Amino acid sequence: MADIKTHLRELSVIAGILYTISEKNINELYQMHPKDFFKYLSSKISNDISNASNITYLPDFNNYKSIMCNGINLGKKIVDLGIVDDYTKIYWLGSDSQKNDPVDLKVGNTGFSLKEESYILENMGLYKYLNTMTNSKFERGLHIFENFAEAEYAKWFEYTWNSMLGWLKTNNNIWSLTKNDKTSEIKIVNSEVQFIINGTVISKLPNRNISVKEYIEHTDSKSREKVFSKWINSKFKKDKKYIDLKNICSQKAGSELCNYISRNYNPVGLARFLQIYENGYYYAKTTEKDIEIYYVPSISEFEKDIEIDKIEYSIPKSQLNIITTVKNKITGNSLEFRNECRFSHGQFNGTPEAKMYYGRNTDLSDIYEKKY
DNA sequence: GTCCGAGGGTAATTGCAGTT
DNA sequence: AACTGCAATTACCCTCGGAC
Repeated sequence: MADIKTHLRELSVIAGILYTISEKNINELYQMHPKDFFKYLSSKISNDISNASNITYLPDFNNYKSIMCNGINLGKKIVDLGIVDDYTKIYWLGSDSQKNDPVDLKVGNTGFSLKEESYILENMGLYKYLNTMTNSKFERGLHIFENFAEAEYAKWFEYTWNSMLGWLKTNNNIWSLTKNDKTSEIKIVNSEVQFIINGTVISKLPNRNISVKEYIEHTDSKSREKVFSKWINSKFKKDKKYIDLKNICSQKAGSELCNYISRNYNPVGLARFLQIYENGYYYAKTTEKDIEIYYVPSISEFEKDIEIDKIEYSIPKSQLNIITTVKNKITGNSLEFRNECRFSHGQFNGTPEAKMYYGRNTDLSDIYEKKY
């Protein structure tokens, strides 16, 4: 992610490695001007890191010391564990978000996937999850609600749309929200609903009950994300019936999805699902509390004593989660993974994703080799 | 604990105008 | 009607953390 904090943490890992192997005083790093820190790392890293240059806009590192500290400590730990055999080439790959593996950092031939507080393992599309578990050939764009709960999705949308029209009628036919100097507005002008960004009408819709299909036709991803979704977020997301209809939609989609999986079950992609790729790499997590480092085996090293126990769906409140339980046949331990089927850029905007997380009680040492 | 939005990068697809 | 080259838009992916 192109967030300053993530950049700083990932670069700090590299700085921690470099300072540890050259036995320099790590405290110097915190005192450096961000521009000098960036310049130093640019000279030591073998590929272009200009995507991380936003850290140079910081006046100093005073408010970011704990982030740097987490990264530096991880770098030091990586050196201390002696898992790297060649420090001459270092690559930062954190900005390359669509490559085929999760490696953010490569030191010599050793890859690292770096994490912070997040429990996310992969941000996958639903098509990828289904192909993994059923050997189907779904393609990008598979929409959990449109494909598995069409009628319920339509009702959820129509209630939301009509509620927005009702809300506007009792609020002088206008809604407006300004954040970071950007203004989103909705106006009703006679028979027209206008979606407006910074004073420009970017979508015009009919002032009547419309289907989700008509809604998509009359809008684009920007007006959906910045206008309608923002209205929902600011005015409507706690509406009980809205949540109920979403829950019903999730129930239907979850049940249909699990039916499909059980009819076509063939978990050809289990290793891939567990983030096991052609080459082994290290999964390294650094937080305020501790450091965790696991070796994730390559596909050829991967032991076949891992099996899928069950696939279920779960809807704690209204969001559909697919729960994949995996069992280690040797230890008898179960691991739980959850794919959150949800919109990522605003409600009713784009294709929902199937973001994959591991459970807080899931011990990764049942699938990976714990190094620290 | 759950929901889900913040933000931003790249790949893939679609749209379109002007040819063949 | 099929093609082509480019522009525009969407889809996907990466990740973290705030609100409740």
